[in-house]
Amino acid sequence: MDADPDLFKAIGDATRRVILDELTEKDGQTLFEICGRLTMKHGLGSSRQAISQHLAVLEQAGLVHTRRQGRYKFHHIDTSPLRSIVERWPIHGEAPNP
Amino acid sequence: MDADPDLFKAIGDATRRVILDELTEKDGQTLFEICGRLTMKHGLGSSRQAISQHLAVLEQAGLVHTRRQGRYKFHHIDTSPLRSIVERWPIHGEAPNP
DNA sequence: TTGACAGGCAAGTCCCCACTTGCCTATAAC
DNA sequence: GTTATAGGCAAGTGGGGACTTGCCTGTCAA
Repeated sequence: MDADPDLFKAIGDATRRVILDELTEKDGQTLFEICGRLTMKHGLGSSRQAISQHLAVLEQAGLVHTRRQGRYKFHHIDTSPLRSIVERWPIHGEAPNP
Repeated sequence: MDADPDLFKAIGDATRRVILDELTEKDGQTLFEICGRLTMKHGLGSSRQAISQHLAVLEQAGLVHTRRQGRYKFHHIDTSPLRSIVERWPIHGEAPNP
């Protein structure tokens, strides 16, 4: 029906959006690091497995890329898939040039 | 938790995205007009009530504005709420200037 | 005024998805 | 080797949302 449903599904969840906020503020965090931050700063008592599943959805949507290193797995944000949204439905009066 | 969950909920559904596509192609359609187009061009056999509920969600998200005229109700798309998405998670290397 | 047309409202059903629970694998420190 | 740490896998559960069904309101033409 349409191009990438995974993208919209990914940003459709509030917890995943907060995860993207976290990775925007500090890129390349591990799973436990993200868990800790969500609990501390945002007060959401999500379990580790919940966050792990969220990250899997974000990765499938191409919004997060992972990099393994030893027993750590670092998560990097990639916002480029979001471009397809504003390309699909052009925003009237876009991009105030700097 | 975050600003406007209604926006993400609105674009989270595939049928609603097709409705936005329809209104992008031809703005100011009525409910029955949209129903007909979705059935013809996209082959989705959604009922009138279903589309009506979808339009309500889109309107609540600010993506669609309505204008009554007699017994008709015209639906107009407004993509400006989408701007908050790319502002929240800036896209690296944005806006290729024309 | 009667009928057709455009749309609204509300209750009910069904299914997807977020989250949990429990256990397992692998890397690193001791 | 043993223990702790970082993460993965799979089945089960519960709630929200998409969709239906049925009926009602308002507008226009005959």
